[in-house]
Amino acid sequence: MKKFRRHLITSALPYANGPIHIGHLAGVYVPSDIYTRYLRLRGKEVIHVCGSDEHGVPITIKARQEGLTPRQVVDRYHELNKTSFEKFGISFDIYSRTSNATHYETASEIFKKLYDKGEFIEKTTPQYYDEEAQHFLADRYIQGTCPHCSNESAYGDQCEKCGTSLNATDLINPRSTISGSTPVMRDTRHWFLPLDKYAPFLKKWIEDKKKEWKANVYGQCKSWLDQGLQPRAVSRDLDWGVPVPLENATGKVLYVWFDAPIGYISATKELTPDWENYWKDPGTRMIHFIGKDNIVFHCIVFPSVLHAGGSYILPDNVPANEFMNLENNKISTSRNWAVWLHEYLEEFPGKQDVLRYVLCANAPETKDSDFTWKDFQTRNNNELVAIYGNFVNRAIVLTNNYFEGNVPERGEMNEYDLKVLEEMPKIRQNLENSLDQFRFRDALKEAMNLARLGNKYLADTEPWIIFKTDPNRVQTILNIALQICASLSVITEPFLPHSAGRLKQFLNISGIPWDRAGDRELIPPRHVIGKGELLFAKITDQEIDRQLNKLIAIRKMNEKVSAGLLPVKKNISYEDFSVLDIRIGTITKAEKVAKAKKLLKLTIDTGLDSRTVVSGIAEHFDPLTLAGRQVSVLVNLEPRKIRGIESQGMILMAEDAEGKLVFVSPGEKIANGSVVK
RNA sequence: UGCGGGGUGGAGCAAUGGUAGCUCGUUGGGCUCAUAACCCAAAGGUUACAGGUUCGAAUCCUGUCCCCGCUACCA
Repeated sequence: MKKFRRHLITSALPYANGPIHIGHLAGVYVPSDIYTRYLRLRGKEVIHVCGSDEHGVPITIKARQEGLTPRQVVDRYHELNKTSFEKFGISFDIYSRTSNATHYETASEIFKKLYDKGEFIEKTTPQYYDEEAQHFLADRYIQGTCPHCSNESAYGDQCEKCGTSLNATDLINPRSTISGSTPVMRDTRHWFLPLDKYAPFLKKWIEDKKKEWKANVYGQCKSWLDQGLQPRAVSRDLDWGVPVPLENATGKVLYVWFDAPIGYISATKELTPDWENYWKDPGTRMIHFIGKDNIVFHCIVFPSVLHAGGSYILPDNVPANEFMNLENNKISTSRNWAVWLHEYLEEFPGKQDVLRYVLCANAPETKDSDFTWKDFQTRNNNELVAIYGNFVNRAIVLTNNYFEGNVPERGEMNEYDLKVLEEMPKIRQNLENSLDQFRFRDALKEAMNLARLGNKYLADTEPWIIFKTDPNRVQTILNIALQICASLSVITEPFLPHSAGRLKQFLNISGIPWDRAGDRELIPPRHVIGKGELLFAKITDQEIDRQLNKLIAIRKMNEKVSAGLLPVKKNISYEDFSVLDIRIGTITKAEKVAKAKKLLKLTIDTGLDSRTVVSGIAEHFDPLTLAGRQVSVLVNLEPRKIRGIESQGMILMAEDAEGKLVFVSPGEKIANGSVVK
């Protein structure tokens, strides 16, 4: 590998509209922190930068919903997240924010530079404008009727009921969520970054990185490049963000994806006057730690900006992780389905390392992983307590019992002693190899292997038996056991910094550099160690049940909220209703539509005729069980072709909060063709 | 549907052409210094499925199924 003079580690800027949860930690901050601490211990010149990402439409929406200003919203989460990271032991060199002056300057400068170089394409396009509020409307600020499912409160970018992504212009009866008025189309001017122009350069660069990068990252990039890149707008009509630094650009700000990664540069600037060395010297190795949702921005878009800027280095690696689920369900900020870091810190005081351990051991490195409280408990009790904590405790207690805490002299060693001592540097090597490839799970396992080695050594040599007959031999054994403890305190530090620190206190040692881990002379004879305490405590079933109950309560609440959320639609007359011709019919045949996950082709005897209806219910019903069922059919719906099959009507279904579907059927058998009214 | 990632003993993962391995759990044994912790041993896998290439396939090729992300469809 190329020799680098210094390292620049970046962690994805968390979006300041919510607290940090275990998914963020497992995917980004735990690995980046382990990696940074590892480099520091190895004596490398390294900085780790992060900060709050504070711009963008979702924050303005959240502010509006809560009756706050965007500034108040981001202040709240910036403080909360900054403090939580600190308490958790994520050792950023700086945790900045994109709403501060340095960032405004940096982002404006970079925009200006690209503008002056003529990199941008300027385009004027029509967009919705709210005349009452005198404001252009981002897609999120427009509500209207979804053209697909008739949901009346679909947003301009997506209908949350049917999941379809939309353009604001697709909505029927659009209205502004700011003033409620009907928006009009008006021309607006924006700047676009011509990604297509950089594609050849990106292709070459990524092919070059192919061997070192993770498969998921390379695959994503390749797929984007193969599909062909489009110019992307770098500005928005909004009053929250970095103003576009040009004449005649009032009311325009930098689009958040352009502005956010520049936050890495601003944070570095704020941290050190030496920032240009970190961003412009090819001797710097830059690593972006991110989640898989961010791959395109860090591997395509931001490198394009840096490349267009001319003098910047590009990331050497982007070890993106997959996602972590919680108890088999997707983590969701809006549904409160998460383990929040600030709550964990309060409910499990002093147990930062336990969470760090579990999140690293089960990190979503190659595929999505699942966090369960049961697994959390098992890993704590059977691995941290039973293997790591227990070994350390055994060595310290034995030394105190037999030698009053004095590190005994090592006498003549037998073959087994030597074998164990030789094993130690190997473990360190394995660990280094794994970390160098961003394989954190393997690296952690390797660290634990050292504790396993220690336990086995004690079990095999049985000092508690030998002491009665051969105390000199016990001196050698405990000396070796203590050397293992000392090495453990070094190699576990990147992963479990709090516990490693305590262990060093117990052993009364400090300042051992990484490269000496595995050394057999870390603790000199006659050195006095402390009494020690337990490094880890067992976690009881009650503590786990408490967390599980909390989640159950949240799930119940979500069900109620989503069930209660659907507002009653506006009143209609009987005439409005009577235009619908709903009849009872019987399904005579049902089959899956080829190549469609959700579609069933149904043949229905409506009493009047036999007709075909295509219905999106394949995931809820086995077609074999449907023949003979009576259902309600809207028979005067305009026929429409779905996947080449003409659908002549619509089956009425009832849907609960979880999306479960059941037929609206007559309570008892009635003739086909009967009218529903 | 398209693109990407993934499918390996009960759970989580490793092994990219050469006897399928690790951690946890399970069962049996040992030990008692240690938080009933630790150590040893055993059981447990036709590597999603079906074909093919090869002396040899978890690994390469073809097809199918399933899971995740983005995407499409969901009257």
